[in-house]
Amino acid sequence: MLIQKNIKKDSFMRFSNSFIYTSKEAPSDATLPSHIYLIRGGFIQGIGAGLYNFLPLGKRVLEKVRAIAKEELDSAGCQEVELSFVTPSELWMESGRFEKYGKELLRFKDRKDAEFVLGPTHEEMMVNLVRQYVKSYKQLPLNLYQIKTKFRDEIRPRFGLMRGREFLMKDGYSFHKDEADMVENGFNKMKDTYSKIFTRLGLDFRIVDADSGAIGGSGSKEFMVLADSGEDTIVVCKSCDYAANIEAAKRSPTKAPIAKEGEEVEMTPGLFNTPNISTIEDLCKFFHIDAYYTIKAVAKKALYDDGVEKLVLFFVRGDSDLEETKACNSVEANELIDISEEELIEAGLVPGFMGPIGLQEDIIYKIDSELKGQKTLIAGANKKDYHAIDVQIPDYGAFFADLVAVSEGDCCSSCGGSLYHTKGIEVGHIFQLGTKYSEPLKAEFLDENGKRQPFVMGTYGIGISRLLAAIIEQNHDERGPIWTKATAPFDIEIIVSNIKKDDELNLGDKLYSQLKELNIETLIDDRKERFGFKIKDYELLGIPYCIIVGKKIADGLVEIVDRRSLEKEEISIDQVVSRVKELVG
RNA sequence: CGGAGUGUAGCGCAGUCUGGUAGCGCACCUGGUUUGGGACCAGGGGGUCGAAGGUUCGAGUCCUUUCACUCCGACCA
Repeated sequence: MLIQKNIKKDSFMRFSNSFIYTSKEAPSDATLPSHIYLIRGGFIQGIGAGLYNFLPLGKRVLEKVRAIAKEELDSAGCQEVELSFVTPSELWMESGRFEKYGKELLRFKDRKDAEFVLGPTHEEMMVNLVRQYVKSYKQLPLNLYQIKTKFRDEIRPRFGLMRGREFLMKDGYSFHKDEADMVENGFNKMKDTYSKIFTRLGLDFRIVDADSGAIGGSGSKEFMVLADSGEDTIVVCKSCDYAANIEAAKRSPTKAPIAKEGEEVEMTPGLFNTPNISTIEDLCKFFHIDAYYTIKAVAKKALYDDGVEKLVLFFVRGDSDLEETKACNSVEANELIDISEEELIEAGLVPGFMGPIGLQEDIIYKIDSELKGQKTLIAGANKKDYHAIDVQIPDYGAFFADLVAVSEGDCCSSCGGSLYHTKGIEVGHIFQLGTKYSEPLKAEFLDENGKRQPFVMGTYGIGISRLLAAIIEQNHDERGPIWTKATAPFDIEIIVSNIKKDDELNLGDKLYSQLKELNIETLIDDRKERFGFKIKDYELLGIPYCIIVGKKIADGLVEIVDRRSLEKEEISIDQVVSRVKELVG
């Protein structure tokens, strides 16, 4: 009762007694505009590595994003649930991810010594929930989601809300009787729904082919907000609509450099003495040959469950780069790490002179698919100071895999057009999961023939809190963020230039009440500050529009500022409200 | 995980080398002036100097240990 008494109905929207604190100075570690402005504008407060408090302004934006996601998901037939954040580790052991997920999974014990994890994603919990209630194909399809805090103990949290350890994520899971239904009523439906969500949020985004990562599964697409500061590299085709995360990008194989007339590359098979020639660059100079005709060796240590480590070798064409995620997937490792020269020597390998031919039998290796059946290549001879000439790669065998990183200027595998790189922020990811979790967790139903079948699943995520950062990365200027209409903490702000002038304060208050009547979310800056101070703050809050009630009142005018263009429009007092209605829409 | 660095008032920092009563700017409080692009004057409050131990008459400063945080990298032999 006491608390209620103290809260005026409209108190929150009055700057003078709101919990909004802006700052002229940014935290010294912040480099990204989104990080700087979120802190300076008083949207969030950093509280530890990758941990943030959401203050009233930030919370309002977060709720807007959440509400839009919820509306679209609900209208697509999804149902919201909320699963326990602390999850018993048994479920994670059942799915096999207790080990696989690695150190990002925060584990701890309760007073009875029972082991738990903080949910980094909730496939296990959701499958567990559904398998207890859904027993028949008649109950399918089903699409459940939640919007809930997640915790991932990231190696290196950074960039504010972009890569936090604790963050708000929408995670959804769909259950189907078969693959076709999953693709149509799960995956594709979510693809459309996500597009609607990001469009409503006012974002410029691309849907790209993606790697499936630790979640596992087959087909997957990422929703990328295009921004220079994005952590992901996206490969985009200039000529067609092909777009992919570099971790999954494809290209058509590189072509041999055009030989000069009358010249053809010929090689005499055999070993060639190449003292101290251990890099591709040196090799090309030595033989006067293009890197296209060489094979590059990359050694890594692959980490598997239960601490198993294996040395692995990857071979790609000398003019190409290894894509680590692809390489990791090709050997089904949890992670690849660097390996020292000493370790290579210990394993009987010759750093600088490693090649695919004549390796010891116990070495695990993969060769890039583009090299399949290729001839006239130079590769390390697995012997110090020797290279093998005219190496021929067979066109059969299980040791081929797509390993190369697509570079700018490579050719599109769909249309042959030129590919280029751009940066993106991953804000959504949809997967065709199949039975990856339903099988180990024995989540089954009875089909039309009374036969037990595992659910065919899809899983879908949106980084809700990351979206705040993504919106700003795409929408800001040197003065602060520029929220999109759908995400701004308020529709409009009213600045009363000088509250000591009764006519200004009264008009501000009057407009404020009128806008409230119209359900337009309004913040009135009625603080005892000077005009310059308030307009700077307005720009730092990034609210789409601002009404300045100030000295033009004498001419019967106020001004409306457009945050994006920073243009001021003078308008007579009796027309303001209808004009605002138009603008805010 | 490897490398580098930083912990001093709510925030941003100086002081540490060369030990001797803890400082500056912003923010905050009081009073006054000012009021259309982050005002000014005067006065004021606020710190176990990340933690623990050691050296010393005396430690923010030197030594040891530890914790936390940040940045860069994790790429081809």
